[in-house]
Amino acid sequence: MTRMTDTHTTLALRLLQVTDDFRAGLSGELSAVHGISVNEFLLLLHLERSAANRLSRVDLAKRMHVSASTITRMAAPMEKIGLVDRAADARDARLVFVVATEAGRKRLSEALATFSKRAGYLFSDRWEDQEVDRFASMLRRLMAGSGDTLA
Amino acid sequence: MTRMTDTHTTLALRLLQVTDDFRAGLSGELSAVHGISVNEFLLLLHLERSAANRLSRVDLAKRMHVSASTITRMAAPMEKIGLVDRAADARDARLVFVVATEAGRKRLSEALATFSKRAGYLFSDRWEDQEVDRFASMLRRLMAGSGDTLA
DNA sequence: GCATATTGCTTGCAAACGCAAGCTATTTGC
DNA sequence: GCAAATAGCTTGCGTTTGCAAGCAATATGC
Repeated sequence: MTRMTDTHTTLALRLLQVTDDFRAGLSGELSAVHGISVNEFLLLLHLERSAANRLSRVDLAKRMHVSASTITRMAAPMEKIGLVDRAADARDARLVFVVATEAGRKRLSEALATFSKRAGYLFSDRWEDQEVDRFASMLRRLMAGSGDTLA
Repeated sequence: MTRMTDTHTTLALRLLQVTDDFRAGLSGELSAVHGISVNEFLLLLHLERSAANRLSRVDLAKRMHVSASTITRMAAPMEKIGLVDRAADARDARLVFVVATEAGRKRLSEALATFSKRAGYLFSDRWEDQEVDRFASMLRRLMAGSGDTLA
């Protein structure tokens, strides 16, 4: 019992550490090469992978673990530089959808290439393909109750 | 090639998602129950697991992936409430070490129990012990070049 | 040894974020 | 149908953070 508790604790700490490392490196390259932050990248990715290629602000907020006001304030500059647009709902006048523009989808695609490159650096040198597959399915189990996810 | 690239990308996205979920939940309980943030918790943990139970500010900054100014500004309120103290180096007058007080170590120990509990929630219901062990060793490989780590 | 470079730390400023309050639009209870 | 509750969004305010500049102490080059 104590042993597994410690193992779980170690595992969670390593998870935080590895993810923070990856995120820090990604952040630098995304902003330097593509001019967007990690959160802006993830926002575009959420849009791309949503059912109708558009999401309301509260929906985005829940998926991204940020407050609704953060989405409002993230979307504003992204609208200004033409990465996203806003759209109203025909039935519910409260909803304000965030929609990716053509430029936004292009930017996402470029940024995704950077993301994939870094993911490759992280895993391909150190894990066998078989391990990667196994790990991916294990992680999917962890996300079981997580609602709408990116992957 | 393309297949594994996609797999790596998916894996990295899941890693971000799972870790963000965990961190969000942890953040709420740490601040509500123990009155500290995740970063304050990690700062105390870094101190506890360092060689001499003390670390300079730039050293802490590197380990925590934050700027040096953030450490300065995190340490100030923690000193005020008596969780950490500052100590000078005998040989190098530039160094200002951060040291955990007795109260700081106690607080860490309590917060670590919360952390472990949540780590248990995350893993124990969904993974076999054998999988947990295997995953831990895989993650350790990912941290190979990461310098000083927590686990 | 002395000028120069580097290192550790702090501070001013601006960007990003959460919370609470407020506004409008929709839903619910009766 | 109508009052009350709820949901979606935005804005004000305080907190946290990074970057760049600045200051003091140490290391380096000659």
